[in-house]
Amino acid sequence: MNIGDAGQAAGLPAKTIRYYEDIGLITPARDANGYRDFSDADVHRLRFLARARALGFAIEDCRKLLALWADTGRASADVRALASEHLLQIETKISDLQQMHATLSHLVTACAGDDRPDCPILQGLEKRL
Amino acid sequence: MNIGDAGQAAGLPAKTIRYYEDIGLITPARDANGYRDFSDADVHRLRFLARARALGFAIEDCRKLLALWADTGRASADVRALASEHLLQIETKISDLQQMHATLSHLVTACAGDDRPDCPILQGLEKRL
DNA sequence: CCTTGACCTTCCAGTGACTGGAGCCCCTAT
DNA sequence: ATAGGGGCTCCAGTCACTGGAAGGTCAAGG
Repeated sequence: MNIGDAGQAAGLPAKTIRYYEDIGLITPARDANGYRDFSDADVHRLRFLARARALGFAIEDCRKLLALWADTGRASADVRALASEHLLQIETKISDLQQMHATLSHLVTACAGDDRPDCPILQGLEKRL
Repeated sequence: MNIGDAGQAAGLPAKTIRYYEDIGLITPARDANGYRDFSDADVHRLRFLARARALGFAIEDCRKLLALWADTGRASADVRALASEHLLQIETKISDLQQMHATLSHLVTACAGDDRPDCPILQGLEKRL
């Protein structure tokens, strides 16, 4: 299977797959003409990667998840630890964004948004928040 | 005022301020010895930048906000448009993260997290979400 | 006067995870 | 024979810093 089809099947652009090969996340076989040849297992691995990335796992975490996935003797605690840590980071990000949102939406609401120059948003940035 | 003190006053590392000068967000005077010399207005500007960045505005948006701030003839509608657009992006990010969080916390809850290899998290990544 | 240490300067390289593009090769269909 | 739609590699750029090297400057203490 060529890279285009593999990408189609996994939901990843070809460029991204080449990048994943570059950094050693996947090592597809090569045809005589130099084209990458993806097996079903390769595509399965790519789909795993696509899903892990979609859940926001960093590439290095994906590498660890792949290793755990391949290790049939793993302890599920190790997987859970990784995922829980990541969950905490997501929570932190969400609450940071919510804080930004609260402050900014407050300012936006206070701003008339007409052709006059008075602007509580600029004032908020100028003074304190 | 030297860069260290200006950074202290604005809540920005010296490295960041040098970077901001590099990209033309600020142009402090120079002492005879080559040291940057920050006026009160410079520090004010840096604080504005620090706050805009803390609200998640991209650097190019900060540049525009600074221009609007300096333009006493601005229309507050222009500021509000920028901020509203940014608010929408924040909302998108929050909801993406919440989606990730929902999926992942579901998987984490389902995972025993012991020394056995069965792991709903890996299964979730392997199959569909 | 000399040294020490904390500052300041510039410039270069690296981060994360791709993405775009140039320049080239290959395969299939007409 | 040619046109198109793949594929290949390699290089550069993104964003907003951040770290580090190599060196200049300044105030205080001995």
